[in-house]
Amino acid sequence: MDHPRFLYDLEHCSIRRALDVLGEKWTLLVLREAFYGLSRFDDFARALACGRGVLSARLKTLTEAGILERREYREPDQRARAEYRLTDKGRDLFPALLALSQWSERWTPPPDGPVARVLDRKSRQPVTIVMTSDRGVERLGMRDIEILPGPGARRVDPAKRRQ
Amino acid sequence: MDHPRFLYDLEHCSIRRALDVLGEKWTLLVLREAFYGLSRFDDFARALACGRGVLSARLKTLTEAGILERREYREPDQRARAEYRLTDKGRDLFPALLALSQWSERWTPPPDGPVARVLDRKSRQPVTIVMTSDRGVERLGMRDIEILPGPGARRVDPAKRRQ
DNA sequence: CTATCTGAGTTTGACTCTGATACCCAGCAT
DNA sequence: ATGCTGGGTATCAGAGTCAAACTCAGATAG
Repeated sequence: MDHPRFLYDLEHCSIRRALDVLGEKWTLLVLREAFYGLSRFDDFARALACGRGVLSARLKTLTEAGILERREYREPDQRARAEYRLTDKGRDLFPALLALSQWSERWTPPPDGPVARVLDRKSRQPVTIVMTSDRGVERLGMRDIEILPGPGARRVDPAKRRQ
Repeated sequence: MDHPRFLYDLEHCSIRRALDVLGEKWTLLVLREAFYGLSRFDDFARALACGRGVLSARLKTLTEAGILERREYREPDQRARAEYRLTDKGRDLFPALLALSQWSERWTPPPDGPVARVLDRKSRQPVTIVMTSDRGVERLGMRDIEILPGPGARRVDPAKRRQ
């Protein structure tokens, strides 16, 4: 670790390329909401309070990057509307978000406990992110887990607040 | 996953709190360089080409957040200078960065292969990030691994380019 | 003794991005 | 016909970013 005498080429760095898409303000928070189950413009806008212009731009970037997919849906007796769903590429980002979240909770624990819990659907055990070289370990995907409100979760006033 | 009828309180969300510190442009790239072994202001400035003002601000934020630690060092016949070293809290961020990096490489593989490889020091096997509920799996820390240049790494011209 | 170099920043001014407000449009419901 | 709702754009002040210039202290050269 001491005094490396070579540098890596940052143009080809995978972290830099990931941040081209994910590095803007609000982007990861939009994804967090998507993982919590939101898909509609107004739901995102209410949950994030981030300005509809920014939200619109972020949804566009994420859609163009293939992380979200724009789809039409139609509720009974309603016209068609748009929703944004995670693609496989988007769902595959969950471990990165969970790693960030668990780091945050390890070092600055929220006073009322975690806002969300992540459980293995089968074993009902909590899910964690680990760094390992063991090729035999069970690897869970989004479909194997369940996200539930934790002790620190609070119902948010669902009253409309359009900006 | 469909149509959740409650929202979580975003003020207490651990991801939002993590992004307060890590969400600014260049911050995660500064950390990437720190994990590659850099510690000095000018080395960061050369590696990142991000403007010395921004670098200065980011190092300050990361230091205040307890992710980097500012220390004096002195080379023979030189005056004391400053360096920035990862703390335990900073080193513990590595899995999150690796998760992001591996996601990026899975979905947009760099043409020449990965820029860096991460190996288990003992087993010499590649290290990956997994999501699991298995409590018995071996968990590696920063001290158990080694970061090496991968096939896509390129030596960067170490010529001075101060902005 | 003066000049120059280097690491580690700070200051400055142009440019870009963000956030809040306002506005638009289509289709129900009244 | 009026308003409400979902899904957006347009606009503009202020905050953040970028590049270049400037500072400062200690070492070194002439």
